[in-house]
Amino acid sequence: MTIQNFSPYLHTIDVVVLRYAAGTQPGRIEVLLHQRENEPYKDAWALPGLVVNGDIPDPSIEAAVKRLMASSKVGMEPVYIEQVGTEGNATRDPRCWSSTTYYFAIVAGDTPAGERQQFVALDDLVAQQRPAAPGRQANAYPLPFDHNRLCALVADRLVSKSLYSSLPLLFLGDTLTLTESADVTACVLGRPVQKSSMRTRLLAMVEAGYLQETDDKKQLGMGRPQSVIRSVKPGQVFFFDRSFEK
Amino acid sequence: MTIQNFSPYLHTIDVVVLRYAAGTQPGRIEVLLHQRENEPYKDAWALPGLVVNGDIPDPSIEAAVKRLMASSKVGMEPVYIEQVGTEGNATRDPRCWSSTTYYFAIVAGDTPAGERQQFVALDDLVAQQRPAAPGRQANAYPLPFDHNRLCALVADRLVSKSLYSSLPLLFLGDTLTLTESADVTACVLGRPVQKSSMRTRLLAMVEAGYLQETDDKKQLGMGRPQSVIRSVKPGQVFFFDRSFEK
DNA sequence: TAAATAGTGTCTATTAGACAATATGTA
DNA sequence: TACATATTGTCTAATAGACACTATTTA
Repeated sequence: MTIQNFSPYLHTIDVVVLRYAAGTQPGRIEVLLHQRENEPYKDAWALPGLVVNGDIPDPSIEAAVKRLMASSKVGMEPVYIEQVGTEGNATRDPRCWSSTTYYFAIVAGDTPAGERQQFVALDDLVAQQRPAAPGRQANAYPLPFDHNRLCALVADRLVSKSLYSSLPLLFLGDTLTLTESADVTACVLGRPVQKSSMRTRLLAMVEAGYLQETDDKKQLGMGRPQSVIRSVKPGQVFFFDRSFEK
Repeated sequence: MTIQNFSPYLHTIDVVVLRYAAGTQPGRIEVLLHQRENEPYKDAWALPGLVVNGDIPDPSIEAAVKRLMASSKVGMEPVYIEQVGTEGNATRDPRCWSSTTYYFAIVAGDTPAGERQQFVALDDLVAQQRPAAPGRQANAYPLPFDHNRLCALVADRLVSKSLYSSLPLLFLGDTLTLTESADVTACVLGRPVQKSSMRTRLLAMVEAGYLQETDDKKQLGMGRPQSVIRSVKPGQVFFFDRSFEK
């Protein structure tokens, strides 16, 4: 193969930044959208993304991801980030043949949205592609490019990995309680989770040195206060031998 | 964003085609290598790959993958194929900044190698990066680009997915036996697998309509013949609730 | 019949789910 | 004290691992 005839080709990265909104009833998973500043689709709400090694050089894709996370498009420190896949074809970008390598990221707690940013329910973004969580009415929210599809693929990965790992707990940050753990896991999986099942899992994580019980309590309104558990390895995912059932 | 200054950029795909060599003692997983016909690294043994939408136009990445599998570089019909990830940086290809989206594929039975092709033990290709399976002496086999690393990443995916799915059975093709199933799974996982555990899993797959028991027997030398089980959904992967232990 | 290999049955350990029972707060 | 919520305990079901036992073939 001789040196190529380099035809127009864009390689971009896009990131699906997820947070857990505990305040809504019931809680829900939300996605960070950014209002585009340039063409195409200027001023439309879309996933934050950028061109890899385009106008701005990047030593690697991972470096480009860090650049994106540090930019004003995101500007948040994720506790977790993972590459999900790459989609590429001639039609997804009106400019030219393009590929996107897309990631999902988790930010802890009630990280607020900034300038030209908003959080939207994940269920709404995948409404065309997937059924909503039980008890929720999903309102389709169309995005440019194939960004709805990317959200759906990320949602699939999030659910399947949450069946047999501690991934949902990352939404809670450095401290968590049994009730919060069961709630966020149920929210991610879209089905009830027994607190006794959750407790067994948390105990396994304490045993393995991922979590540590504390004497702190968290009191919300009436009732017995929740015992606070501290994460010893923030951002690290623990894998269980067994799945929650489907 | 205005129309880009398109700098030299290659997007390639590479595929790690795996087969199970039952004949060796013990059995082993092997990777298809192709002797390169063009620069860079002309005549070196490497993973089969091609440039996406380069000299030859491709409607999509998936179409490029089909083109690669149909080309003389591979020329085999896989029973399974899955995208694993994308690696990209300025240094992995001597020509220019490049990214590769890499796949793993499974071919059933003793598919033979063709012109400028050979199969090499997966353990040897990941020897630098990962320990060999127990009972095997791995001999490092260096490949150009970052192809050894890609093999290691595929090996990780293969093992982790094989813990809780029927993936290893795909190496066996349309028909299989309990003994073969336990053997190939043990080979993939690099640890013994009880036939009673395997039987429970095969029964679950019969129950779910993935497998069907037959009256055929398979006799090899001495001893009781093996009962032949037929795959009703070839290429489809069944997921179990529990993992094999590590 | 002896040897070799395949397949089955039994016991233990782990863990998810359901749900009852107990503990600890507030009003 | 009444109530709300959190936490713990008990029982069942499913399934992996270990390994003994039975079945079916060849020589």
